[in-house]
Amino acid sequence: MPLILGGLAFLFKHPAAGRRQIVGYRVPGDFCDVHLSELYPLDYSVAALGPVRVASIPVRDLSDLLARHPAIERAFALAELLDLAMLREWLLNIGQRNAQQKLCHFFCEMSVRLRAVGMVNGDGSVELPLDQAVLADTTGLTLVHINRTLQQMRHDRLVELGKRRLTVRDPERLAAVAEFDTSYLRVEHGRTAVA
Amino acid sequence: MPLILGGLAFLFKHPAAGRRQIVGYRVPGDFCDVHLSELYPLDYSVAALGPVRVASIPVRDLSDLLARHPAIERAFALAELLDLAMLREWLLNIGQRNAQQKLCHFFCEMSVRLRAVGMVNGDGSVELPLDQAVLADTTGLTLVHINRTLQQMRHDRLVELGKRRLTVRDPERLAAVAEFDTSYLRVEHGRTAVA
DNA sequence: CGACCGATTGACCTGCGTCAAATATCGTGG
DNA sequence: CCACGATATTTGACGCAGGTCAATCGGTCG
Repeated sequence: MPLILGGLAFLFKHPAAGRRQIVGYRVPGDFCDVHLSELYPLDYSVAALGPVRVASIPVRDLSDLLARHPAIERAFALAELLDLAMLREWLLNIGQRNAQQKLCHFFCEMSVRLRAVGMVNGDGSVELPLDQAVLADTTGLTLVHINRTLQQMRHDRLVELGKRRLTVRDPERLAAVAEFDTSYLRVEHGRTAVA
Repeated sequence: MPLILGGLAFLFKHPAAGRRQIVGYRVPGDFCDVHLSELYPLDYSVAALGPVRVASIPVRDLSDLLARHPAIERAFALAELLDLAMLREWLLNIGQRNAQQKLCHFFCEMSVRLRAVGMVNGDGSVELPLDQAVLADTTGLTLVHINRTLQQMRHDRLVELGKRRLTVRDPERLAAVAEFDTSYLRVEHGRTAVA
């Protein structure tokens, strides 16, 4: 039961061929997988985005830990509900929106989550080290189309995606385009930094 | 905390406009929402597909019930993990596959789930009362395109979608087209009919 | 300098969307 | 039993967002 302390990771699934769908991101303070692997074999894989620091909680200690600390148990339950909420929101995003909106929405979500755990730089940009191929697998779009959409967004002064960082130029408009509503992330409700 | 006893329901979310994304189905034996609404406000809505019978478990009794019956608590945890797994699989489905595959995959999943709870007719068809508009909102496709894809599938002898029932003509080929792998549904693992 | 990896570009194509109208299908009341 | 409105399926013509293929460019590193 790994807990992320620093760095980013993502979860993904393979359909048969060379394709890949990313089904979630993990930021510091998140559990990698909420599974007790005994109960339910993993149906996805995990990969790191750059170096990651992880704390591993032995499963044997876990039930004890949860019993002893109700606050941790509650955090645990919340983490799972949050995961469900994010997946539903993603499904809506992938299913209903166009390329630009998908990217906007993803950037909004990551911006909020990264900000919540303090992965912000002095200039307000946010620590997000991904290449366009990863964005493609996140949104279900093509690398080429991601590239063109990003150019458009850059030109529209919405966001700037640097080598390792994301700079949101116009948060209002970004959220508006994405029809983004933070509430499903529940950042206020003390799920920031379990550590 | 409603538990479905008979009939079908689905969960959905609205992006701003008149669009709608269905984010899950509930069959007999499923909990409608695994939320303790105190902890986490719902971010989706529920609708019934025809008449539904529901048992309502008061939230106050719940923690007691779980504590007293570990088997139920375990079923509960499993239900949540299953929900996560289905959402991930759906995300992959919506993100990576073409219209025909999406439909095939959805039909495969529903066929398995409905069969697991005995909603099968004598002729092997399965109880699935939905119209093409609902299919559209499930897959993120257009009503018109759903119609054309269904015709193709009918012509290819893959499935037949009647007024209230789905008949799978060629299960093998259906699963092959959809790249469907049952395992994420874990039907063997005693999650059939909690009731 | 050469190899490599990621970003970018261009030409072209197609799956799916859009708009709009035509047919079923069905429950209801006359 | 039939007419009628409402709901669902089907059809046709047409357009475009996004996919595909393939080449180029820029930077980085040994």
